[in-house]
Amino acid sequence: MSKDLKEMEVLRQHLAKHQLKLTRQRELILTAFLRQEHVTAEVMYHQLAKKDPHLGLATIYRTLNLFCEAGIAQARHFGSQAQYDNISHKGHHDHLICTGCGTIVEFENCEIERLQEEVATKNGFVIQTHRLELYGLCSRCRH
Amino acid sequence: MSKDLKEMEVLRQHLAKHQLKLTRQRELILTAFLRQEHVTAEVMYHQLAKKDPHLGLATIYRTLNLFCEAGIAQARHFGSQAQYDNISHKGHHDHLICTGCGTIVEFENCEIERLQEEVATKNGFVIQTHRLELYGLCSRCRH
DNA sequence: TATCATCTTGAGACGGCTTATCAATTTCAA
DNA sequence: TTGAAATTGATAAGCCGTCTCAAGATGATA
Repeated sequence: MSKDLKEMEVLRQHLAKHQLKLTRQRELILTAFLRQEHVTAEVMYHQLAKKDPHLGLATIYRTLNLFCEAGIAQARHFGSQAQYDNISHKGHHDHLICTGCGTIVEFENCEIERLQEEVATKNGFVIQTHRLELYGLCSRCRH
Repeated sequence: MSKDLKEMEVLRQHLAKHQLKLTRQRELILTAFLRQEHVTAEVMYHQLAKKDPHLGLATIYRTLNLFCEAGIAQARHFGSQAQYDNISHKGHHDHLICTGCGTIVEFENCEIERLQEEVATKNGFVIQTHRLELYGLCSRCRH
């Protein structure tokens, strides 16, 4: 559980900095969030209904957005619902998305990231974050 | 206007292939669409209201989606509304987006594209399309 | 070029996702 | 422990985009 503590600390500092409070719900949602790669608010809502049947969907949305502001999560729009990705836990990662079955494969590529920096610098930008999604067919869906 | 003819031809072929029809509205929207880098359906709606006050918003959405299917446009979700980018006119391009002022700078980088292919192949994918967005602050917004 | 099956349009209703509202509750600094 | 301030839950509201359907446009065919 030492890994979780790191995120909790990041959250704690963000809350302190903005005069926000650490609540039971926020802890609960963070813990569950860190256990997965990417989730939608609705999925978390159902997952957590077992632990706390009164936890509201609005709270999940609010909290996931809070995580984004704290740099723990990143929102992504694939399909109709927003997906929230864990970016702090295992570092930033990009996605390969199968347009056939919806499978999502994560990857990291330092070389690409380096080139991105290069492009940004050339245009006078300082990158804060990025998003790279490759859409295509996985080997199974091609047959 | 010879440039526009190329897109019109692409559209014409797509329509023929799918037993769809070339309408006044589709021509109007295509012409306007090709004049800009990226637009939202709503923006086009207001732009075109001058030329055709009865053109409906639903038609704009339908037509822009049609362009996506024809390979002329690509939809992107930045903020709450979908942006439609012109990909056929000047080839695929990626985006540098300033989180301060919203400025969007286009770029192309073959080396990055090549590495993307490499990643996809390694994972058994065949890429159909991709999306790369770099978020950060432009030089003006940093001061 | 007249015909007509088929596709498209426009207007508004509808639906899904997300945020806003607000009274009741919880947090936490003093 | 107290109380100002933030948060929550329930639900209403909002927004974006799609669907519906009658009226109109298109284009293959004769």
